[in-house]
Amino acid sequence: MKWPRHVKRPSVSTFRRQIRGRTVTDVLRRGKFILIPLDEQVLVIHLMMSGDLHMQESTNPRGKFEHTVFEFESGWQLRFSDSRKFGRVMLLKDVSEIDNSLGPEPLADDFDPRLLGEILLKHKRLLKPLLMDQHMIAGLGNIYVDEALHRAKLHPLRHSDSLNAGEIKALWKGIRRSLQAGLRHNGASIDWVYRGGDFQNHFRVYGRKGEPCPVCATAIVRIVVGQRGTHFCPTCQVEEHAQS
DNA sequence: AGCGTCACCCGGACGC
DNA sequence: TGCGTCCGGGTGACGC
Repeated sequence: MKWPRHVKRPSVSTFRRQIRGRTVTDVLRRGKFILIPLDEQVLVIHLMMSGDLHMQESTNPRGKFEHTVFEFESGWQLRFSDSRKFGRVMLLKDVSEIDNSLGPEPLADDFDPRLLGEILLKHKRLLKPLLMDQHMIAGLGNIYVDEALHRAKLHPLRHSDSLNAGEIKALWKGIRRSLQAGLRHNGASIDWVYRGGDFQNHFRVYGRKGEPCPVCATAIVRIVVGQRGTHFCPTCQVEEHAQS
C-alpha cells in the first residue's frame, strides 16, 4: 500500500478528534498489519520490528518508548511502544487500500501450491526478494523467508521462474511450516525487544552464521540479498543444479 | 519488470 | 571508560 509521508507521524490532536468516542468493534490482521475497526473507520497499526502493543492501567507511568497511547473509558490504555520509531499508525476509511495491495495469506486454505506456483512463475525474480515482497505473499519477513527456503532446500538466489513442481510444493510446505513454527513458539524475540516468544531458539538458519546446519551440519553461510542479511546452508540449498 | 540504493530510526555491539 | 561507527529490521521512493 501507499505509505504517504503525511501519515508517518500523524498529528496527535487531529487523531484524537477523529477517534474520540469510537468503539473498538474487532481486532483483525492482514499480512503484517493489525486492523482495529472503529465504527466507520479502521485504525491500522504496523509494528515493524521494534513495535509492541499492550494494555496498561492509565495510572501506570508511561514508559520511555510508549509514543502513542489510546485511552479507553474503563481507565485502561492501549499503548504503542516503539523504541526505533519505525512503526506506523494510520486511520483509514476502510481496509481496501491495504487489502488490495497485499498478496494472499500464506496460511489461508486457498493458498495452495498451484497459487504459489502462479505467483512464482509470473515473475522472474530472485526467490528471496520475491518472498519478502508483501505484494506477492503477505506476512513473510526476513526470518521466515530464510527458514522457509532452508526447509524447501532452495537457494535464496534461485530465480522464481526456474522452480519445478516439486520445488514449488516444497517451498509451499516450507513457508507454511516455518510460519506455523513461529506461531507455536509465540514468535521471535530478537535484539532486546522481548515479546514473550522463543522462536529465536528454534531457528534453523536465521542468525546462525557459522553454526552447523540442523540437517547436514555444514556451517551456515550469511550473504546479503536485496540489502537483507540472508542465511542458508550451502550444502542443502544448492544454487546451481547439475545439468543431466 | 525487476534490481540496487537510499531514507527512515536508534539501541546496542563493536573497535579503538 | 568513553567515544565514534556500524548494524539491522520493513517499506516505499527512486534511478537505471
